[in-house]
Amino acid sequence: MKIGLRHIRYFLVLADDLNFRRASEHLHISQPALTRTIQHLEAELKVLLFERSQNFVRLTDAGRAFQEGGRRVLNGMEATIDLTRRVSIGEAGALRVGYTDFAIAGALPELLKQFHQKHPGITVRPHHGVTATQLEELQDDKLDIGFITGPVRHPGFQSRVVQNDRPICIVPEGHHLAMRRSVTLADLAEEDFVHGPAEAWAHFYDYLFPLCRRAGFQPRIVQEAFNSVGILGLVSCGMGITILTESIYDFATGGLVPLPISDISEVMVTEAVWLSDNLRLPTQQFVDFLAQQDIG
Amino acid sequence: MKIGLRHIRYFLVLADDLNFRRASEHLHISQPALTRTIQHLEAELKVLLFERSQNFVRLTDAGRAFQEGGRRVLNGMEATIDLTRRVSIGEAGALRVGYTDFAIAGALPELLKQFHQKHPGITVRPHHGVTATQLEELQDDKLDIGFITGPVRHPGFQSRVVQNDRPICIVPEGHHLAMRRSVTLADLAEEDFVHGPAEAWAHFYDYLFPLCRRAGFQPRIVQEAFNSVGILGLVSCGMGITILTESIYDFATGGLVPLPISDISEVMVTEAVWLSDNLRLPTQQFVDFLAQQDIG
DNA sequence: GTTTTTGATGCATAATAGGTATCATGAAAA
DNA sequence: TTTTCATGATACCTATTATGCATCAAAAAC
Repeated sequence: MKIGLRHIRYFLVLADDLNFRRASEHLHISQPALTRTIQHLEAELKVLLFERSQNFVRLTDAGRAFQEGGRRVLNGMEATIDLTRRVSIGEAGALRVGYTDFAIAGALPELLKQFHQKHPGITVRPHHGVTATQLEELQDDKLDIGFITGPVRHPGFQSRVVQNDRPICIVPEGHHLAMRRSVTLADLAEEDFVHGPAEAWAHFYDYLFPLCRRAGFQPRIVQEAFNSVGILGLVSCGMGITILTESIYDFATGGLVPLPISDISEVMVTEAVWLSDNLRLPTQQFVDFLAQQDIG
Repeated sequence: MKIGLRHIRYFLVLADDLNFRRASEHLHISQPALTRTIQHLEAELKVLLFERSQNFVRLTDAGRAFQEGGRRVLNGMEATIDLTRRVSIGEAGALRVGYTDFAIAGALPELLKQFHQKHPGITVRPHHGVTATQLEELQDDKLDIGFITGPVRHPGFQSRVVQNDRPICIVPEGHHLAMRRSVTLADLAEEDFVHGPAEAWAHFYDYLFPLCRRAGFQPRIVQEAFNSVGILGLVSCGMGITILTESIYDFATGGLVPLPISDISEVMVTEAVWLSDNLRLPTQQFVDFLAQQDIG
C-alpha cells in the first residue's frame, strides 16, 4: 500500500479535531473508515502518529512533524493545480523576450511595463542578444519574442515595427568634429570607426553600409567591442567615432558628443519578431497586445 | 474523482519519457492503465497536459507548470515521510531548553555543543528565563529541560547538577572594598545591594539569605535589575555592590572588581531539571546524554 | 448499575485501478 | 503501392482498495 493525499487529508483533520468521530463527520465518512485509514497510514510509515485511548487522542512528536509536512504537501498540491489551470487559460505563464541594445534603450521597457499591467500573471524573462542570435533562438524555441534590429522577412517569421531610430554620429570630446552642429556621411569618410563584431552586428551593418556606400566611402572599422556600452567606452577613450542611435547615446556616462547626420533620412527600425507557429498563449497575448499599441 | 500522488508519479515519468509505452514500462504498469490515468488527471484538472498524436507526445505549457509543481509536491512528500520516521526514532526533533544567566555563563554552551555533535538531528530551541518561570513552563509543557538555580525537590521533577559556582562579591572600581584581596560576609553587612526582583530571583535568595543571616545581617537591596547584566551595570554605576558568580563576572565589560568571599564554602548549584513523565524522545536523549557527562 | 461515548473490528458492497485483447492511425519499409 | 510496425485510445473483465453498517470492549458520565 502507498501513502496518498487522501491519507494526509484525513490525518490533518483528525490532528485538528483529536477525535475520530468528529473528524469523520467533518470528512463526511464513517468513523471506521477513518480509523482504518489512519491505521494504514501508520502501518505504511511504520510510525505511531497518535496516542489513543478511549479518553483522549493526541499527536506524538512524529505526528506533529507529519502534520507540518503534510500541510505543506497539501498546500503545494493546491497551488500547483491552481497554477496549472491558470497557465492553461493564459492567466499565468512565462514569456521569453530577447532584446538588443537598441530595444532596451528605446521602447522595450515601457512596452514590458504596460504588458505586465495588462497580464500580471505572465512572468517576462528577458534575454539579451544580438539580432542574429535571437533569430536562431526563436527557431530553436529558446525565445518567444525577439526585439531585433532591421526588417526581417523570412518565411515563418512575423514581425511588427516597435521603434524607429535616427542614427547619430558620436565622437569623443575634443575630437576635431566635436564643435560641429551636424555632419554629413561624407564628412566621416576618413574617420576611424568603432563597432561591434561583423557577424553579430550583421543587421546593423546591412543598414549602415549602404548609406555609407551612397556617400562614397566604406567605414573603416578599427576597433570592435561586444556591445554598445563597450563601443561608447572605446569612443570616449578616443579610439575612434561611431554611428549609433540617440537612445543609446543617452545611456552613456559622459565625455561624448552627439552629432546629427544631416543627410540620413532612413530610420533604423527595431522590430518585434516571432515565429508564426508559436502557439504559446503568452506569445499570442503579447502579439495581441502589440497590435493594440500605437507606435510612432 | 480526486487527484492523488499516483497521478503525479505517473505524470512525471511520462513527462520525462514523452512516450506512453516506455513510461508504462518504467512504471511497471500496462500502457492502457497509464493512458487512462493521464486522461483522468486531465479531466479532473480540466486542462490538457500533453499534446499527443501517433508520432509525438509533448508537454503543453500547463503541463510544464504541473511538472514543476508536481515534482515539488512529490519531493515534499518524501521529505515529510523521512522526517517523520526520523523524529519517531529520535534522529530528528526539537528540544526546548530553558536557561538562567548562571547556566548560559557557565556549563550550558559546552553541554549543548556536545549534545549537538552527538545528536545532530535535534534542533535545540533555547529560552531564557529565571528559575521560577522555567519550572512553570516545564509543567505547562512549554519546556523539555530547564537549567535552573538551586536544588529542586518537587515531586514529578527529576534533576541533575551540572554546575557548581562559588559566589563572589562584585564592587565597582573605586569602592572602599575594591582594594581588599577578599572579604567576609560580615564585611558586607552595611553595604547597599543590587539584585534581581524578589519573586523571580527567589531561588537565588534562598541560597544567599541564609548565608547572610548566619553572618548576622540581612542584605539591604536598594536597586533591582531584570537580569545579571543589568545588575552588573548598576554596580558599575556605583549604585551598590552585589554577590554573583565568577562566570557571570566574566561576562561583564569592565569597571568592576571581583572579591572572593572567604567564609562561604557552600556552592551555588545549577541543575538541569525535567518532568519525570516527559516522554519525548529528544528529552530522553538529553537526559541520557547528561548521565554520561562528568560534572565537576 | 445503566447509559453514553470512545476507538477498534468483521463483513459485505462500492469505487477505483489494473491487465488483456483490440482498434485506428500514421510512419517507415518492402 | 502494399505491408509492417509503432503509436495512443478503447472495451471488457478482474483485482485491489475504500467505505458503510453493525457490533464490540472499555472507560466515563449519570
